[in-house]
Amino acid sequence: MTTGSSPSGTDSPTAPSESRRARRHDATRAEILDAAWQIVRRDGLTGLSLRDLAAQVGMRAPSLYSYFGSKHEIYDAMFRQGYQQMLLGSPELPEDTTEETLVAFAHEAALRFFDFCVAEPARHQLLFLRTIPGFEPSPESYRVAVEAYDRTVGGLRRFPQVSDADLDLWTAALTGMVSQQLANDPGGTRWRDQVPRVVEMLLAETLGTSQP
Amino acid sequence: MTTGSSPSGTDSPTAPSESRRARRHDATRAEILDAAWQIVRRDGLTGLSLRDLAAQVGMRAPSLYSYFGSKHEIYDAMFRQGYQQMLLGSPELPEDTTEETLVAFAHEAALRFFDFCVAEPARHQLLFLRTIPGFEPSPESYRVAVEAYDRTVGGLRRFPQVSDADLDLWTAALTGMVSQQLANDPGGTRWRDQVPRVVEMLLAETLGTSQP
DNA sequence: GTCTATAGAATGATAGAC
DNA sequence: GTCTATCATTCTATAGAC
Repeated sequence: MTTGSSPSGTDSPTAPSESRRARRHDATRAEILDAAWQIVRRDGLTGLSLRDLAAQVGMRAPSLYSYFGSKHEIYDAMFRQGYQQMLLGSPELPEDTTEETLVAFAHEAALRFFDFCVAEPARHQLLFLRTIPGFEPSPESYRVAVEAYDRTVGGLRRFPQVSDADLDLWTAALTGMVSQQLANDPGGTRWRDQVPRVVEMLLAETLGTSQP
Repeated sequence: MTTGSSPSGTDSPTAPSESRRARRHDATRAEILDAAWQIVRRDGLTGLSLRDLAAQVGMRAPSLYSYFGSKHEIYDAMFRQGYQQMLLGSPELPEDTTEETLVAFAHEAALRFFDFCVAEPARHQLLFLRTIPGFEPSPESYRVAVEAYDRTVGGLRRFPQVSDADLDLWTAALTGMVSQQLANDPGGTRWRDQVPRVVEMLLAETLGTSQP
């Protein structure tokens, strides 16, 4: 349900990039990942066990190894999926780069990022806090993470005044707001309400307080 | 070594608030906690096991139950110890509340807090991120946490302009800097170098950009 | 207080039949 | 591909001898 891909009704027989078997395999993989998200949503990120996961999709635990080589591979697929969702949720970069449109974009991107993080605490933990003992994302998954980051801060890069150090300030301030919201007022808006203010503050700081 | 209390050479026989047995008991407790810090420093917060911990102090695991009722009680004692260390590390509140001294205090307090967090990632995880599945601090420990927080932001409360919402901004920005430093440049100073800048930015935001 | 022994329950992962 | 059976660990916690 959550991330299930809706397959098109007809498949093109002239372009079978995947065999029926392979397609079925991928579908089951997707189903397993959806079930995994459900479980971490309920039991927390570290509460995921292969037995529970298999039961959720009507399997026994060893059968999962036909689809993933290890538990960490499942986490890795979730990691990649999470950043792909972040990519989908980020707003389009504006064509014109007037200060006005860029400022509006910054507000939009910041609030969307905030909501994206807060919507799924387990995903936030997986993507941004390194909380699973042995886990490190694979190079492919890391590539997606970098792509999502670049896209999210892409609007700010359009400002010629904004340096890399400035971007560090942006990410720190916004992720800090997210963490406080999740830790100290989960489900509320105590920090979310201040996001526009933070964006204004950061714009003033990184663009210079007044344009000449 | 790390947090070991250095007992005074002579004990006062007229004020035996603790019997020798009780003192020895407390000393062993402290020794266990020191060993626990060593282990989480090396293996991460969740890497702490009672077997390892007991071995570190030359015991077997069940013997620990003479000193702590459960593993969570050990975490709780570490939690309390961590916030006590934070209290000790926070600078003294200035007597006079001129703007100048308060600004200096804000800089001092922010940088000390940052260094305190970054110095021990496992401690940071225990105190600020809720990462251990079932753990919640006891009321007594939580009291220490609140006390440390109040003391850390106490200097800012001296400014009459600073509201509770402003304090939320301060904590979010500073903890965000810490998290980014730990996650993306551990051992470095990429975010630390910008702490003074963040303090200035927050002062300008929460005090008003210019005083009349 | 400390030990041995062990309960009791999880876990991730593998072997091999079907 | 899926299953049963099981390995091999790890863990917290308890019982009871000394």
